[in-house]
Amino acid sequence: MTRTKKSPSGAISIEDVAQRAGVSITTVSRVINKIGTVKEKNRVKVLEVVKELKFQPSIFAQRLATGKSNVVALIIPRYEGVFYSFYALELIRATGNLCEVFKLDLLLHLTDSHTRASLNLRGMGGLMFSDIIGTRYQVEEAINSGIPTVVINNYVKDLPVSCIAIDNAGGAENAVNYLVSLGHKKIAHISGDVATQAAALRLEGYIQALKKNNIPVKEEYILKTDYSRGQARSAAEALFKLPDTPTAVFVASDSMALEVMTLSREMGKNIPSDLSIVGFDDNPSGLYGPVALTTVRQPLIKMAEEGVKELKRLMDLKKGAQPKKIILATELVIRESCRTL
Amino acid sequence: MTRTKKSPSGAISIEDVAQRAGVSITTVSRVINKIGTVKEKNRVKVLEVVKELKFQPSIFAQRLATGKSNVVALIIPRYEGVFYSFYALELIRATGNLCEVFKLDLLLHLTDSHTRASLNLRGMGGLMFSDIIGTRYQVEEAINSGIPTVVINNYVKDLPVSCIAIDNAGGAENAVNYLVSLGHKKIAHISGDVATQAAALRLEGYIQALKKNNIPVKEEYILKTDYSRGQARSAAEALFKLPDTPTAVFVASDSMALEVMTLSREMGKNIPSDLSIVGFDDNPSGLYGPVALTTVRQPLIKMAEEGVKELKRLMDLKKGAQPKKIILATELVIRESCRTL
DNA sequence: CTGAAAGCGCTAACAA
DNA sequence: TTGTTAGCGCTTTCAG
Repeated sequence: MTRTKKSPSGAISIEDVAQRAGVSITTVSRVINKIGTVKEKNRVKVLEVVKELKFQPSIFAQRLATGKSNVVALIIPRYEGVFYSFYALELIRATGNLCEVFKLDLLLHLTDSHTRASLNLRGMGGLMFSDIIGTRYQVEEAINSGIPTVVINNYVKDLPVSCIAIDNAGGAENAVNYLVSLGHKKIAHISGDVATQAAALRLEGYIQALKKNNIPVKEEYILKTDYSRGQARSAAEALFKLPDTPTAVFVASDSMALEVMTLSREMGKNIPSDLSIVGFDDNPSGLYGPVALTTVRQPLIKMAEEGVKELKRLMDLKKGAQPKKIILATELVIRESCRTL
Repeated sequence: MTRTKKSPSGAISIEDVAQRAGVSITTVSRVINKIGTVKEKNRVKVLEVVKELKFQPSIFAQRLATGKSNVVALIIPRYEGVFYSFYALELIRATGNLCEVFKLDLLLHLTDSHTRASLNLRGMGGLMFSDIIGTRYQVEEAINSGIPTVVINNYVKDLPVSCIAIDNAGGAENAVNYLVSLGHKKIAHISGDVATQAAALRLEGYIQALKKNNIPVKEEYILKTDYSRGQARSAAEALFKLPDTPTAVFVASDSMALEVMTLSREMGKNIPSDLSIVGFDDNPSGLYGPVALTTVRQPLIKMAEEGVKELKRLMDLKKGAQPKKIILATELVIRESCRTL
């Protein structure tokens, strides 16, 4: 038990293993990196010692030596509305799970999207931006740095970067079409923060669907919010005050839709007989409550997972590959909050 | 522009800076580490070059050299109930924010609390366990490894580790006392997953308060759940079926309390005239809805922040310090969901 | 199939 | 105040 060397980390090193196994550190390195050119007997011996000593190679030394890192940074803009709930947690959880599977280290980076600050990219093996509200500059920097980068929840047309987005416009269209198919013509829309691509596209989808169905688009039926429940409530109040009250409303998020339901109930209105509601998200909260919410399911988990997979692909590649641009389909989940007119 | 060396990382190194600034790498190192013993003129020059070359020191090399790491792992058990919502996100956000301030890298580790697997601690500068349901073994390992460790949301009496918890029992007592002060005697409790310390202590606090107020504790008034809305609903249904229906209920989480309110409403009962409800969390969702929820505010953000601060303290210390054990007070937030009997 | 040795980029004595 | 130099623990040629 004579540990002569006083390493700063104090931990077991590859040298300890080599010594104990009676081989060179090179051989140990080969074994832990699964390089086949090691005699079976040695391999077994090394593995034994590794287990015995509970040796875990220093990731820092590995990365210094290889110049590669398997740290994946998930960059989430610290915005009030969108990233304040179901969405963010779902994303983080899914990303975390898959990173675990791929043996990637997940670094969480909450960024103030207002400042045009540079990210410290050094040491990152891959970057995943969850949306790029106000972080476009950082995405550009990332691309230039050559670090594998993926953007999720935003379809980035004009930048050579992989992105995984959701068919927000399509989902919105489906929602509105469904309402139309039920006989509704007076359909309002409570939109999210149109600074986000998702909200903007949902609004666009709503308008498209109306047009395709030859229903005039009325300005007063479109209420813009910041995705918060508070503003959803105000929007719904405004809707109810309209001379020509809508019979249905498509709301850009479930949590806002829930708020609209609550307000309606407070005002003595019945859902769905007095007002049909479709949300967006498929937030489980929509399942509870007196009336289960009809909604557009967006594959958040799938999106995050595809993002990690694409990042992994990029990271494993030698040279930069063609970026992939993926749009994930949504699915209308019909429950109880809409009625046939 | 002759970059002879082909470094694996390809990035600007301290040597490039040194060369360009006409000083040794040591001097550059001193400058970036803010060691005062550098002539002002050189300091300025180096800083200039650093900016010009956009030099960012390799964290891996730094860590290899110093043996120190400023990576903080936040370990969250992947349990169904508790960590599926407001709580987890609030925690992650608060931790993320403070880590950003302290220049710590936040590594997110979702752990399957069922497996008794060892964490890969190598390379971690500090560990923060959010609760230790099923991860006790890993906490012990962490302590033995000598890596600064903090546990939050669990008061760990029997382990030499710093912990920041919340006064769950006290908060519960306050809630029940408040109900008693309003004249209630038939007070039920819908508890969370008593495998978690928080839920167990809230239940304990409930019982204590009853006893202190000379109110008999009735088994049928205590319903245990897994924190899910589904089970909250079942529990409330069971409560309503009781021959001697309670006039008030203290619910272990706001989201469950909200579900109880919803169910009550569905059954045509009015809150608070037919049933008084107190929740626990101060989840903003409780503010919306027809009746604002009276609740016990627990300082989640503060808890996370104190955790990071304590971790930082531990990490900055040379030798292991006395662990700190902190319990944070709760606060009863009286809103509209309780009535005087 | 194996090992010696040269780095990877940085920090920290130790000298100057 | 500065620079020289010896590592930190690992990977990776390049010879054996």
